[in-house]
Amino acid sequence: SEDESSKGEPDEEPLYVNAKQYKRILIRRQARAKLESRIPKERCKYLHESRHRHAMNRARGEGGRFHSAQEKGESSSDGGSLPMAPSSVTLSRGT
Amino acid sequence: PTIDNFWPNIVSEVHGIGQVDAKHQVLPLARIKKIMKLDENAKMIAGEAPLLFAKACEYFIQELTMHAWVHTEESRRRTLQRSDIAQAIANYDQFDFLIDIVPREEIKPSSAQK
Amino acid sequence: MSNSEDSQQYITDMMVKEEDEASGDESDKQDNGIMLREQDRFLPICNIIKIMKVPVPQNGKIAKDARECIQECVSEFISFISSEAIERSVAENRKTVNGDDLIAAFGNLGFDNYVEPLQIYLNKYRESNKADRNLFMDTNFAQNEDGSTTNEGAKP
DNA sequence: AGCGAGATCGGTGATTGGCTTAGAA
DNA sequence: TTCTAAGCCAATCACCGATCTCGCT
Repeated sequence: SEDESSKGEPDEEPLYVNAKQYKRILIRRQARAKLESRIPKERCKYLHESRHRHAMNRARGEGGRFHSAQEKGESSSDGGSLPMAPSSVTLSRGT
Repeated sequence: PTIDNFWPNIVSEVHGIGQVDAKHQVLPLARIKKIMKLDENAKMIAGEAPLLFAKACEYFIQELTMHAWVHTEESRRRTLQRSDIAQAIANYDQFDFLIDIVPREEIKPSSAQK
Repeated sequence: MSNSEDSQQYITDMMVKEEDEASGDESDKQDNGIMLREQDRFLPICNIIKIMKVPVPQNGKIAKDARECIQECVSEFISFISSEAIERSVAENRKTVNGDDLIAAFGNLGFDNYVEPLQIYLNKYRESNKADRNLFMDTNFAQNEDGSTTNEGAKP
C-alpha cells in the first residue's frame, strides 16, 4: 500500500505539479540543497540571549503577564511590595 | 471575506492607495532583500523589488492562511495548525512550489484529498 | 566583560559577516561557510502573525507550528519568485533585477492573480518617486509646464 | 546624469516567558 | 474526560531605514 513512484528525489511529487512551476521547483530544490549545510537542523529556543535575559528579568503580574514599572531599586524597607492596590484587580480575559 | 472575493478586494484596495508609502511597511524591506540575496545568482537588486515583495508576501500569507482556515473549520477546530496548511497546499496547485517545505505526509489522517 | 556566550547561538552579533559560498560542492559538512540564523532566512515572526490574523476570525487561534510553517513558506515564496526573476534579468543582460522582472516571474509561474495589483502598485510607486524627486529639485518653483498630472486622489 | 552596494548611525518595534484556560486529544 | 499549548502583557536592544560615499552603466 505504498507506492511512491520511484526515482530517488528528496520528496516525491504526486506525479503532477503545476506545469508552470515544475522547472523552477527543481531549480529551487538544488539551490536549497546547496544551502542545507548552513541551516541548523532545528530551531533555537530563542533568537537573542540578551532579549531572553531581558524577558526573564522583567516585572510580571500575578497572571504571568509582563507588568509595567516594578521599581528598579529594591531597597525599600517597606514590607508591602505590591505596586498598589488598584480599585479593580486582575481581570480575566473573556474570549 | 471569502476566497472568491479575495483578489477582487485586493485590486480595489490598491486602487485606493494615493501615494505609495515606502516607509512603515508591514514587512521589513531589508529582510526581504537579504532573503533574495541568498540566491547565488542574485547580483544587484532594484529598490522597488523588495517593496513589491512586501506587498506580494502580505497577499500570499493572507491567501494561504485563508485556505488553511477552511480546513480548520472542516475539522471543527478553532486553532489553525500545520496540518491545515499542508491540506491547503495540497488542494491548490498554485501552492505546488511548497511541496518540499510542507510535504504531503504532514496532512493529518482521515481527511479528504482532491 | 559580562558577555557570557550561551551554547546555542553561533556568534553574538559583532563580527558576523555574510555568506559567500564559492563553489564546487554538494556534500554537506557542518559549516560550509557561515551558518545562517533564522534572522537571515526568515521574516520576523511577529509580522507574519499580524498578517495571518487578518483572514482568521477574531476569536480564532493559531498554533506555533502553523506560524513557523507560514514563515518558512514565505521565504520559499520569495526565493521561488526571485529565482525566476533573476534568470530573466540575466537573460536580458542586465545586472539588476527590477520590478518588471518580478511581475513577469509572477505571471510565468502561475501567480496570475498577483500581476494586476502588483503592476498597479509598481506604477504608483514610480510615480510617487518621480513626484517627490521633482518636488525636491524644484522646491521653490511651483511651475507646472507639464500639466500631465496623471495623479488621482490627493492625499490630505 | 541616475541607481545600487556597502558602511555608519540613531530610533524603535520585534522579541520574549509564566500563568490561565481554551481547546486539541 | 485529560492535559497540551496559545494568548496575554510591554521593556529593552538588535535591526531596520535614512543617509552618506563610491562604484558602475
